[in-house]
Amino acid sequence: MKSVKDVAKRAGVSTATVSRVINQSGYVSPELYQRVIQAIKELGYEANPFARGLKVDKSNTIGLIISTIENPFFATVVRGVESKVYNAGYSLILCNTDNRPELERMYIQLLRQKRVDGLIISASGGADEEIAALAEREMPIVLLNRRLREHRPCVDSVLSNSREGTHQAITHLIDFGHQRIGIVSGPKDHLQGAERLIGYQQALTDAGLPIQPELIVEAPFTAEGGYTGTMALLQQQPAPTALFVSNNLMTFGALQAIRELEYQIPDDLALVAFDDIEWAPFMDPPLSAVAQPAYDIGMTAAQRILDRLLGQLRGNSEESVLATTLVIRESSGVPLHSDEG
Amino acid sequence: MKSVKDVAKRAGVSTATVSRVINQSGYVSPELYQRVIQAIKELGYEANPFARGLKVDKSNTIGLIISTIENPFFATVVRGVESKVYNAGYSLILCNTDNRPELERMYIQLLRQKRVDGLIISASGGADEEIAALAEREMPIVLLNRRLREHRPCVDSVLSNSREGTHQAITHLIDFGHQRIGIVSGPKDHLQGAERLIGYQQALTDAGLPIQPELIVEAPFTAEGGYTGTMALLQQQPAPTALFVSNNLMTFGALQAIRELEYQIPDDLALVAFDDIEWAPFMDPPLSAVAQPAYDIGMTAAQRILDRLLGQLRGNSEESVLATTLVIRESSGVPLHSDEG
DNA sequence: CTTGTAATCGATATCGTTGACATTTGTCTA
DNA sequence: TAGACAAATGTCAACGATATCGATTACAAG
Repeated sequence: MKSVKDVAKRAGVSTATVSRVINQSGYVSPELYQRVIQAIKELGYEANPFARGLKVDKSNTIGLIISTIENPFFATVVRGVESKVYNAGYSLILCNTDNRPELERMYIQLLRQKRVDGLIISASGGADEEIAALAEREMPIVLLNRRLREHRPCVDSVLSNSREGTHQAITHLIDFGHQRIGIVSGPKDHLQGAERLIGYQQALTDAGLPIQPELIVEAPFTAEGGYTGTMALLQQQPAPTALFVSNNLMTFGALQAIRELEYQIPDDLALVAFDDIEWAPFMDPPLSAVAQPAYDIGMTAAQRILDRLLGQLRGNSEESVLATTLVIRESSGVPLHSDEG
Repeated sequence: MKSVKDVAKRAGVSTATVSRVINQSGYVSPELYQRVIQAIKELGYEANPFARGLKVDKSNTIGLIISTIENPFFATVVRGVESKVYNAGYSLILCNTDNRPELERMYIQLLRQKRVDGLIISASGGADEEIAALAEREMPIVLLNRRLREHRPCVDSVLSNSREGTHQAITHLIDFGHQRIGIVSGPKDHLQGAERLIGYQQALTDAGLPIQPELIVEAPFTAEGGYTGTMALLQQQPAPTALFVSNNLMTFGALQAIRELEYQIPDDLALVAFDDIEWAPFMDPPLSAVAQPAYDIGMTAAQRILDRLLGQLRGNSEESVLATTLVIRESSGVPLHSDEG
C-alpha cells in the first residue's frame, strides 16, 4: 500500500503538501498541486481511513439501526438513507434489532465504539438512556417515527403524519356511510400507535359520531396482534361494518382472521390499512391504504444528520413531520345506502 | 477519551500488558490480568478502532452490496447476513446499487478503500474485473446467486437451486394436466435466468412434452419485463393454459397483464411464480410459488466469509447450492380433466 | 526603504495500538 | 550448580495522516 510519504517522494514535496492537496486545505501552488495529483494517480494512492480517523476522530460513517428490514416500510427507508448518505461521501453501517431492546442497546454501544459520526434509529423506546448518553457526547441522532420523552439537543425526529393520515382514512370510510368503524390500534405507549388512534377518534368526533370503546382494540404491531385484534372486533354484536388496521404487519393477521371468519371484503366489511405496500394492488381485494413517504423519511433523516455534521444545524431538537397519502383501492368498497347502520 | 496509556497507568502496568489482556495474546499473570480488567471497567475504556486498524490493517467490517433491498428476497438475505456477521463480532456496511453496474463498481472501490475485511455481493456481472482485482488482493468475496465466469481463489458462491426449483414447479403444473406451459424467463445471460429456463425445459422433456419456442419469452427481471413477457405469451393462439414467471418483480407485471386481459386465475390460467413472499397467501388468488431459502443464503454467505477470515477455508472457489421449496397455494389450480389440451 | 501581510511550503509531534525485542525472574533439568 | 528455558513484564518503534508551527518568499502599503 502506498502512503503519503510515497506520494510526497514521487512529487518531490513534503507530506504536508500532499495532505493539503488531498484535503483542499491551506495554500498550495497550482504547480505543486498538479505534481501531487499526478503522483497520486501514478501510484494509485488511496488514503488510509484508519490513519485519518486516528488523527481527526471521524469515520465518515453513519449508523442505521432498524427494527426489521423485512418490513417493506423500513426497507424503503433504508434505501432513502443509503442514497443520501453515500452521495454525501459517507457510508452506512446497518443493524437490525428484530425489535429486541437489548439488541438495540448493544448496537448503540457497538456503533459508538465504531465511532460512527451519526446515528439514525428506529427506536423501541427501551434504549432512551443510551441515546441520551450519546447525545451528551454531541453525536447527531435522528429518531424515526418517534421522539424522545424529554427533548435533547442533537436528537432530531423525522415522522410521518400518522394522525392526519388516519384521520383521512377514517373520514373516507365515514363518507362511504360507515358508522361502526373498528380500529386495531397499535400500543398506545408507542407514539405512532397513539397518534393513529387519536386520528381515528378525531375523525369520528369531527363527523359527529360517538367514540365507542368496544370498537377500539389495542394490540402489538405484529401479525399476531392484527389477528387477535381483528378477531375480537369482528366477533362482537353488532359487528363493525368497517375496519382500520394500524400497520402493515397487523394487516396480515387481520386478513387471516377475516378469511377465517368468512367475511367478504368489501361487501361484508370495508377495510383500510395503515402502510401501503407494493403488493397491495394485487391483493384480494386490492387494498386501500395510508401510504407513508418512506423514501422521503429516509432521505430527510439522513439530511438532518448531514446538516448537523456540517454545522448547518445546531442546538435544539428539530422535528420533521411528513405527509401521508391515502390510496383508495377496492377494499374500502363503495358508498353505502343511507339506511345502513 | 481514555487510551491504553490511561489504563496502563491506572493498573500500574505497561501499555503492552494492557494490550495483551485485551487481545488475549502473550503471557500475563492472573493478578495483573485482573488489575487491568478492573482499570478498564473503572475508566470505561474502549479501544480505538482507528488505531487498531492502523496497526493491524483490519476493520472488522464486511461489506454487503445488494441490488435492491426493497426486494423482499434481498431484505431477508440481508437479515441473514446481518445476524451471522454481528454474532461473529463484525459489522456490516450496506450498499444498494439499484441494479446499476456503474454504482456497483463505485461501491466496490469504496469498500476497498474503507478496508472491509470481506465482501458479499449480489453482482450484476458488470463489475467482474473489479471483483477479480479484489480477489487478487486476497479479499474474501461471496457472490449471491451468481458465479464468476472463470473461477478464482477467494471468490465463493452461494446459490439457490433454481433449476431444481423450477423443475418442481413445472412438473407440478404438468401433473395437473397442463401441456402448454408458458415461461416468462429472465435474461439468459443471467445465471439464475438461464438455470430457471433449463429447469423448465428439463421438466418438459422429462415428461415427454415438446419444448415449444413460442412459449418461451425472455425479459428483464423487472415488473415491466413481467408485463410485456406475459402479454406476449397470452396473446398468441392457442394461449398457454399455465404460466411460470421467473421472479417476484416480474410477477407484479404478470399479474397486471393478466388482469388487463381479464384472465381468471386459476380457471383460465394456472400460475406459479419464482420467489415466495410474505404477502403471497393474501393475494388474489393465493399464489403458488417457489421459495428461495433467503435467510439461509445470507447466513451461509456470511459464514463463508468468516471461514476465510479465520483461515478455516482457503484456496479455491467453493459453491453452496441451497434447496428451494415449492409452496402450492391456489393459483396453480386443481388437476385438469384429461381432455384438456 | 521599511514593514506588514498573505502565500507557500516543510519539519515534526501526535493520534492509540500493537508487536518485536529486551529484560527480569523463577523453575527445572543435567 | 550452571545452564536452559519458560513465564511475565516493560520499552519503544512503527502504522499513515494531519495540524501546528516555523520558515521563507512575494508583494503591496506606507
